[in-house]
Amino acid sequence: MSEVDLRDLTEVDRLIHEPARLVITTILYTVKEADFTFLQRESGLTKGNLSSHLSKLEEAGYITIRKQFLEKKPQTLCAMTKTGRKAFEDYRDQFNQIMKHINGV
Amino acid sequence: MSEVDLRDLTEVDRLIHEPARLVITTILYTVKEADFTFLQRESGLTKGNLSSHLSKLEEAGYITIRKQFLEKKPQTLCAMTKTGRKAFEDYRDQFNQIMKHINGV
DNA sequence: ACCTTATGGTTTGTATTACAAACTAGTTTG
DNA sequence: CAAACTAGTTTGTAATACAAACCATAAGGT
Repeated sequence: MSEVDLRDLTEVDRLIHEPARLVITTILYTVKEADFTFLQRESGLTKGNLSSHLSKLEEAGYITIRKQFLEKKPQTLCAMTKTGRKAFEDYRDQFNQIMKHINGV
Repeated sequence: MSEVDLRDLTEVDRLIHEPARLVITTILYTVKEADFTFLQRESGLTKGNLSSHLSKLEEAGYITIRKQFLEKKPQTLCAMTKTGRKAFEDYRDQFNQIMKHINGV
């Protein structure tokens, strides 16, 4: 078993595969909730890119975005959904197989 | 050492990161030379996509494309260059680190 | 009071892309 | 000689990833 079919790679979840979002989802997978500025510091992305990547993850149902004011300043809080965690785990598992294949060359 | 900075992920070589090309380069890394139809069978890509991905890899200097006639039929032979092998190895090494990070969550 | 700067973002513009579908060129088969 | 097969390339298009411009509010400086 575990016959890794390289062709499966072309069906990898591109929403997570995209490097910027892989950074974001990896961070969000490990913390219950993270705010925009924290994510920006950790990811190194510009505000604009971070904003649009977060929107895409939200549209896909992978994260939830909650907005509030903290000490008179706007705050955007992001958290992974169950769907998002599952997608991340699937991607991780699939890519582990791929890397096993690649390393086993 | 080996402090994996997740942010480095955003600088990953997208020419190889793209799933279709990761399939192609993984195949080409293991064989000295492969023809178009073999690559198509192995990758599961359509001719059109395979053709354009190969062109991109060639433009990047990652592979060489050689054309000849075999039994009156055109044959396109692809082989990885030294540059391509290096790029593939760099990608592999970098992504192994990333996956270690992701798995170590 | 009013500029300037800082904070925390979103929207817009653009060049690149990845894919499918259409096309090309030559060959074999009926 | 027409239809179908082989081996690809080119074209059209919708989606993308990024940067740059923009917006709103708050806080300081003078």
